[in-house]
Amino acid sequence: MKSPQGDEPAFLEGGHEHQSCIEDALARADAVCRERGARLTPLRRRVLELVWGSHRAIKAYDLLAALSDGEGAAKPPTVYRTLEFLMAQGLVHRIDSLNAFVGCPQPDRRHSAQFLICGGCGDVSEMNAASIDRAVADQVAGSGFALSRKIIELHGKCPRCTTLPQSP
Amino acid sequence: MKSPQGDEPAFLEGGHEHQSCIEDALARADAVCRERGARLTPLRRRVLELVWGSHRAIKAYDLLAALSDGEGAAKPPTVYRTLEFLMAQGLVHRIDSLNAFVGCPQPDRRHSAQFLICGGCGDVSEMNAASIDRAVADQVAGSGFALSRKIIELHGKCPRCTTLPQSP
DNA sequence: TTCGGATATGCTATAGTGTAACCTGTCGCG
DNA sequence: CGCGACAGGTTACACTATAGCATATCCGAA
Repeated sequence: MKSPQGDEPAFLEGGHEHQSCIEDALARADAVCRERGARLTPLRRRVLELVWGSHRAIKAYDLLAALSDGEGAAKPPTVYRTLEFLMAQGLVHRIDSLNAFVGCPQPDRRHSAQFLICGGCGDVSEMNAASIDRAVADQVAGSGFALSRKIIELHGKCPRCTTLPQSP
Repeated sequence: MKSPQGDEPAFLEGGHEHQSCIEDALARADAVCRERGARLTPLRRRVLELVWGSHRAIKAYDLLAALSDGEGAAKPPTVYRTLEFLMAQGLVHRIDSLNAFVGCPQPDRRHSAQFLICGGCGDVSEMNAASIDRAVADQVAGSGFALSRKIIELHGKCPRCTTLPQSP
């Protein structure tokens, strides 16, 4: 199991064969969309592929630039609309604290995720920790607040970047 | 105790005397800055007052507009620099999912907050739930990730807005 | 098969958010 | 008084996002 699937943070080995992450993600996306009758068009598939180009969160305008290679320049609404679709299908998540987007490793499963964001390498790792969900739900329950969306973004250094410190 | 001080969500009564929230916040800011040798200049004090104008998060450009009443128009860097200072002193927090800023009710105390953001009235309430902190720390600890900043923003409806539903 | 609606993409223009770089003024201290 | 540090002003620009309308494509129903 190479791609992050479990409830654990799932950090990646340094030299993992990333091509298979991309392929797996696209295969899951195909399956999910087929099942739901959603149309994973070539553009949407291409954008998803670009998002999965790394485990870092990618910015909308970087996607825009990547789509505009060669001649025809893509325009912002194209990218934002495509991302909107991908988010609606749970194929990508938005990282609000970065204004950027990251692929979801388990689009088939309902979940509210927590993100570990490394300030060193930029990698974003998705957790689905029931214990955190529970703590939040318990805490909020008493106040009568009706929760609809949980944003949990945890910044720090991943194990690899902690071991290899960069600049003093 | 009118202003939210405890670890509980601390929702506000409908008709609370908000002027005292503002005055209390400014008094706390004075005290905190005096103690630290930080300079709470008239501009900074004014911006903090505007942030505390409501319990909603306020946008940088709304502050800008509020500062520019009359004639002399303030410029973006003025506002952003001032907010930077206020955040460094823990007097305001940034709500990343809103690109907006909210006053901190307890700037004197080290804490990592969780925010309850009501989609109805827009009010933002700060919690400091040790149980959530603990759940996050426990979950992250096992992975070797070194945490530096926790962003927890919980969207939903506050009790008042749940009781009085708006548009169907 | 053809029509018609829904969906997807393209385009222009503009709104909204944030920062770099440089300059001036002010405060407090030696 | 003069210096250094800090606060605030100004211009210009970079980055992020959406409104609103036009065109194209898909797909099911008549």
